[in-house]
Amino acid sequence: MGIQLYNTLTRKIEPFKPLEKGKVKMYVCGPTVYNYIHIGNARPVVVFDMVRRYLEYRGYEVQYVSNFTDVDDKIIKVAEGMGEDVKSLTERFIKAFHEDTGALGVKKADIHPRVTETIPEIVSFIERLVDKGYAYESEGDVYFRTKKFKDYGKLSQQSIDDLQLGARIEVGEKKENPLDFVLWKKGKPGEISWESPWGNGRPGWHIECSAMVKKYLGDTIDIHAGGQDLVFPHHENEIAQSEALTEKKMANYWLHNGYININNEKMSKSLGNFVLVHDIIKQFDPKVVRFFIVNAHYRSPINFSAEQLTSAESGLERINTTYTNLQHRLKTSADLGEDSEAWESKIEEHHDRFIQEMDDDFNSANAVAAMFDLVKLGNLYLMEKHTTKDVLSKFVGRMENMAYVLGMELGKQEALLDEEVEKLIQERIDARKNRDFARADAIRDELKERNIVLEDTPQGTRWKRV
RNA sequence: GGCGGCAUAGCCAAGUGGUAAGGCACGGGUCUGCAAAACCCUUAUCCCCGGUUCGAGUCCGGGUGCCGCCUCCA
Repeated sequence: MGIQLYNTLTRKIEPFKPLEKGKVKMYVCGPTVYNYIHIGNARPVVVFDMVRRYLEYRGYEVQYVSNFTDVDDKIIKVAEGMGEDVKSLTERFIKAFHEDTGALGVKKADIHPRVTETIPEIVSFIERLVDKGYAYESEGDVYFRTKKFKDYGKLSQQSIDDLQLGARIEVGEKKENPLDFVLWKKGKPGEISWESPWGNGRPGWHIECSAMVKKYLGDTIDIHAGGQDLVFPHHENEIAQSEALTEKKMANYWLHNGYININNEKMSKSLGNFVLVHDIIKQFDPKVVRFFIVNAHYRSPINFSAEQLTSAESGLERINTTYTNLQHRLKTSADLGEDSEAWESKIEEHHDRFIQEMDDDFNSANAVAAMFDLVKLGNLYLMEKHTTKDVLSKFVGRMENMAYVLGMELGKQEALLDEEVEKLIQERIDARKNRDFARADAIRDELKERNIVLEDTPQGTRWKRV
């Protein structure tokens, strides 16, 4: 049936049809870099990384662009407070972003454009909007004339009149209309700024994405994604700017992920109830955090708590245990099983279901369920007296496929043990042969203290780190 | 005030109108020298009230509760 996805623009599930066969142009709004990212910021990064991986797994060539906002009010303020210049602050947190998201198994985008490296395109974008009458200069600022853009509100499904009622009017308003938003902001003395036809200043927030999308991906792209809180005003404004200029549809599909909540409230920088990825991965394996995120449907809100992560940790361990057991069996046992075809076709059924679930608006919650079903099947197979290399490899391969799409590496534990530990394990094997269980148990306890857990299987003793 | 979302077992979480996936936790059992892991069994009148239908968690109407956007926010 192919991939179906929920499009915020139409509020419907639609079949995915790329602009160009076999290719996908995708843009994800990235962070403003003045702090470490919190787990709520991490969600879209993880979730759309998964979307990208899945599209690639399904054979699409994906061009994936995600920006860094590396100049804005908050950055300037924070930099000032720290006595650091803007450039060095943003460099620091861009590096931290890559470290944190890398730990979460996120692949880098093909291009990570920055505002400060896109100024000429932004200025010319604004100039052309002014030329077309969609923007006006006012005391050194430039604003977008929302009233002139007839589709304003189409993404957030709001009428321009209702929006106006809700809009707050600031004192000393330089705008023609409260809904107008700033494209270019007049610089204050001493602040970072660039020259422009309207004097020194810097870009407003929304214009950067419009300019970057156009620069790197073109007038119309396939997928534009971000957090739900960006629907209005950010994405609405992007559409206004871009479509006013190009008179073409900016993106065919708009995808928005749900929030991560704490105590049922949105996690956000302004509420101050956030947990930094930087900190949480000191307590939990980053793969656990990834699994936790991927375990829910991307549009559902998820509540964050240590209990939930602990639960995810146990679930992931179940998957890993089966995976390592299958590999252990593959290495240590003979190639003697029967009914290979029957097992292999069952494995394929689970893989098919995985694909079907991911096709259905990236329903990773159900895809994970399919993976757990495969795990169960694997455990049943491991109970067979005789197994074949073919079936075992098939299990391992399919588990790896699924894990790749979800962005989790399986069973990646250091293969090496130091000599002393190796010796102890061997000594215990001998002790058990001699039925010296007291000694065997003592060794097992000792290794446990060193976080190495032993499991005796019919194919021999297996160890793992915990 | 406008727009939108959600309410499913102890916890988390899926669910195309046909009598409720999956995970975690709990209890019982099997296997094991003992464990661990695994396997088997047990655990839900799907917020309330109406309606449509042969049949509704799933559609419609009305409640109740919670949340989000409308201001920087993923």
